[in-house]
Amino acid sequence: MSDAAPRPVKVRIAPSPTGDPHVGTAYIALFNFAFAKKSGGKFILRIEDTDRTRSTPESEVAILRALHWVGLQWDEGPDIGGPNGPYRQSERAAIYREHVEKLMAAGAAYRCFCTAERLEAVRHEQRRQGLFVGYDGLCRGRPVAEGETRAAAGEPFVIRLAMPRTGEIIFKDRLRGDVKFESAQMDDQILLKTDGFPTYHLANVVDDHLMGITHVIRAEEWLSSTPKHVVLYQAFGWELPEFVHMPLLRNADKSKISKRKNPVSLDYYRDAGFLPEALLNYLGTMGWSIAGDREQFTLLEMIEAFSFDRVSLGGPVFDLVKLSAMNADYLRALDDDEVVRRLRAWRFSDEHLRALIPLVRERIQRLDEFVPLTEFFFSGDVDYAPVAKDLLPKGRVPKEVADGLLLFGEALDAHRDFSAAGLEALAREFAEKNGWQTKELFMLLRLGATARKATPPLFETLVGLGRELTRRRLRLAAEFVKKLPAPAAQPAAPTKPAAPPKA
RNA sequence: GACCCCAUCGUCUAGCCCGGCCUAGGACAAAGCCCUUUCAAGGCUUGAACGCGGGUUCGAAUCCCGCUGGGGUCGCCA
Repeated sequence: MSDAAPRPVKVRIAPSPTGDPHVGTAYIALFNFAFAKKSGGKFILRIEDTDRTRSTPESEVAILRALHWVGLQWDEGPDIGGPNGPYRQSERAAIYREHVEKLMAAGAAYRCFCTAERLEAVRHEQRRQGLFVGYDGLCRGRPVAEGETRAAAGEPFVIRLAMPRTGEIIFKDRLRGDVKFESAQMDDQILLKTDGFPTYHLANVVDDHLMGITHVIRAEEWLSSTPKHVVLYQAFGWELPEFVHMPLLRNADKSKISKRKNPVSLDYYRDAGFLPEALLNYLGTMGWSIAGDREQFTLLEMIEAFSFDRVSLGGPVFDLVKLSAMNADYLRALDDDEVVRRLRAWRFSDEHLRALIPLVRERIQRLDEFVPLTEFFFSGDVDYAPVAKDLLPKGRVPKEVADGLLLFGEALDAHRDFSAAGLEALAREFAEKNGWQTKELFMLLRLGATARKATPPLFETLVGLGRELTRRRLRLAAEFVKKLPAPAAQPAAPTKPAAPPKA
């Protein structure tokens, strides 16, 4: 690697279209982008949709839209093409199969016929004994011919990577130096699934090589599977890229950022009125600094100053409060006309207003009633204090209401059909399953989502709010309810002086 | 549990690589004061950190080791 002419820098962001566009994706994209631009290289977008059961075209669209919104434009990608396409892994199946053939021919991979049940049992036993947990290698010893016969007979199988059984695998991480793993501690990773699609490990390595990726800049959660990737590169005889594992964004409790504890969808940030340049700046301060006493900088400034030497490895806690403060600074710096433009783009577009009209047209007598009737469509978080009493239906204690709100939020998240009819069906089913009167639950949802007792029809309202805002508000409402005093079980004893619970 | 990574104010971080300039700097948050018809904004002030123990050294936040703590991974998900 010392004398070869350095390859032109090329990096990628490789999201999986299995859900909402994630802040973590924007975070990693930002560092890839900054590094690429700083180095005069290319930044590409590749869609990793090899999970056929969870990938959706809608999610892919949402990810592209969100990445456009934050303003990180890629040089090659599924929508704009490029010299190394296709940029969607589902369209590259033949490439992966061909590469797996090579590995098999070289004895670097083998067929495995083990059932999910057996694997489960093996893992269970290994865990019980406190051993290293991974494939026990049963099929690795089978003669190749046997595998061929069984495969030909139609028996389902996967293909696994034959990891070296002794020695250690050492690779260099740009931020950590040498990282060392015992080969014996590494699993024989599945490369090709029963359905013929590759797993991340195979597809990712093959594509990174074929697409000329020079630096793999990704989240730290990948660090422990990197040795498998290294073995793959070596098995193919390919030059290793440089690995850069960025620290993980964290919840307040330091765990990996998650949607149960934080708004995690980029759509939330857009809908809640964050400016993309502020978000980017904030993400740029997560594990990176431009200088000792400076934290406000534009994308261009970040690119100019960019270096991995300025990355700090402690996992940064993602703090909405600080993001908001930074957003405020950006907002104040805009001139009036620009603020108007931002507002238009945000919620005051014809399109958005138009969507609200059917909800209010029968309910307003004069134009001036539009704003009071729809105000909660134009705010991010809402204040529950005025409806505190109503949030605790008769006979309910704070905990069950909070849990109900939270649980419904999760059900909402798992629910694909975000239409009024779909949501109503979901809510009715939820009420039945969880011991709520529909009437009672519907009011709770209304209050949680809007902090109002009277609104346009509930489910149309939720649709208008969108999944992210709805979820966020239900969670906020749950937190609010949790802090409410429990109602006295019995009518208060007459001796008890009236305690004024002033907040 | 096994393996890997990490460790400066509550939070984001500067300083650490190349030990002395650090009685550890900035920002968010908090508290107080000022300004002010209100609310913001703004100004000023305060409290707040080198996890612990051993080394190395004249000298350690900075280098080394151990401990502790936190995190990640251990899926036919990525």
